[in-house]
Amino acid sequence: MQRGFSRRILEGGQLLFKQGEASHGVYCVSSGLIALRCHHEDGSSTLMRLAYPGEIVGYRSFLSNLPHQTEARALLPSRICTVSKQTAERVAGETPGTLGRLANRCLKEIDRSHERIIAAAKLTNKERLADLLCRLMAIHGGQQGAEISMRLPLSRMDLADLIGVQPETMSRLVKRLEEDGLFSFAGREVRMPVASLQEAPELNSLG
Amino acid sequence: MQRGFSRRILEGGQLLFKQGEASHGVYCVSSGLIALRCHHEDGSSTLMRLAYPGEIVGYRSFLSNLPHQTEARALLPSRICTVSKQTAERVAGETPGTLGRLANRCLKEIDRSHERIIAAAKLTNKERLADLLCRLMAIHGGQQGAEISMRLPLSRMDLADLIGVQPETMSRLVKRLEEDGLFSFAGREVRMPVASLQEAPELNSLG
DNA sequence: GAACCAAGTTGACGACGGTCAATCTCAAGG
DNA sequence: CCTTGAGATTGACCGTCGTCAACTTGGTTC
Repeated sequence: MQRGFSRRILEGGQLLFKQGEASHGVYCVSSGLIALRCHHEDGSSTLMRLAYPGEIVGYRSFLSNLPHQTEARALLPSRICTVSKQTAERVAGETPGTLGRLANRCLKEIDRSHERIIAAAKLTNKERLADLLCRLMAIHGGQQGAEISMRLPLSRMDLADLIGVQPETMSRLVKRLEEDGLFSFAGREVRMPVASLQEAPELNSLG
Repeated sequence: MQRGFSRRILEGGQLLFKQGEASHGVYCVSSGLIALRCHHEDGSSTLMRLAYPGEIVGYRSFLSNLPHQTEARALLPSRICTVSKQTAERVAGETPGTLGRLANRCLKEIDRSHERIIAAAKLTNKERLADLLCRLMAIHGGQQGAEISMRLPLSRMDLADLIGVQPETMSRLVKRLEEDGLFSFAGREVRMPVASLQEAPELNSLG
């Protein structure tokens, strides 16, 4: 916290900050994958965002001076660059454009959220899952011949929390996607024929 | 567009700006009610936001220099203060803090969106409708004895677009709320026993 | 008043999702 | 080897929602 910047290594499953904590600064993801999850009073939770390298987390609490609304946890081994609160405030004051770039992150988050609200209203759960898998495939997947495959960075429960369904329903959605021939699953290993990209018309616009 | 500021009167149903248009500046709602609606390729639409007096609309396109993602339409007779693009840019450049205040609007929008995403994931449609009606009642309603009543500023289709269901389902939700004794409906006139505020436990936290 | 149109409602039907309970899998530990 | 426990799956049941179609309502126009 004394020095302005510091690096931190997180293993998969480790916590970056807790929901309800006050802001200690902003965090930049150097490598890995961070999940921002909102816990509810009833014990359930919703996965609000996946933060990839280059993205910034914790800026909402930094800008608004309110407690974190989500917890941040590494899904994969991750390297995080931490900018302490004082340093961040100093840089934002001294360097023009910094605030504007942060505002741009906010706009991105707004667009992301609006897309998700619309998707929740207009698409079926199966379509939303197929969409999500395509996006994950684009990031985590590797192509082998006519197939793309990846190791899912998310458990079934995380997928369920992201789509907004129960784990049982997630199992059924996975089964239905497999029956449709769009994907095939083996635990966290997922394979997708390249043809599937064309099969799901709405997905392209969302990429 | 020449002068920096101008007032504009909109009747209910009139358009403030169209989806896909380039930004011409920012708009401040002086009185009335503005609906921000996103139209989709399939002809359907989603009501993204209701903007009340004191709120600002069109700032996303202004800040990002991208076309409006929504159309803005008056639901009630409204008075709008328009700040042209050049003026807004000049003010933002000259007056420190303006950008920060705009960023605060963005944070509010993010919080609103996140609440809505969580509500969509965790609440039933009936609960979401009851929640929405309570909020509208708090703004548009007047108390008479043990009841609060209002004239809905929204059609059933608008309500459906806001909750994310079909009009037929909205009819059934309304009927079920009436059977539960939480509300009573006569066209756009809605009445609610004050006791209903306590009846719906989750609603309080969302107010 | 008759004709008309949009908004809203109702019914029937099938598909989907939440819930509860039982089972399965797999990896870690004794 | 057996036990344990968490994650994941499956089946059964029921309530809800989307869809299509028919109908009602209310307001506007001629």
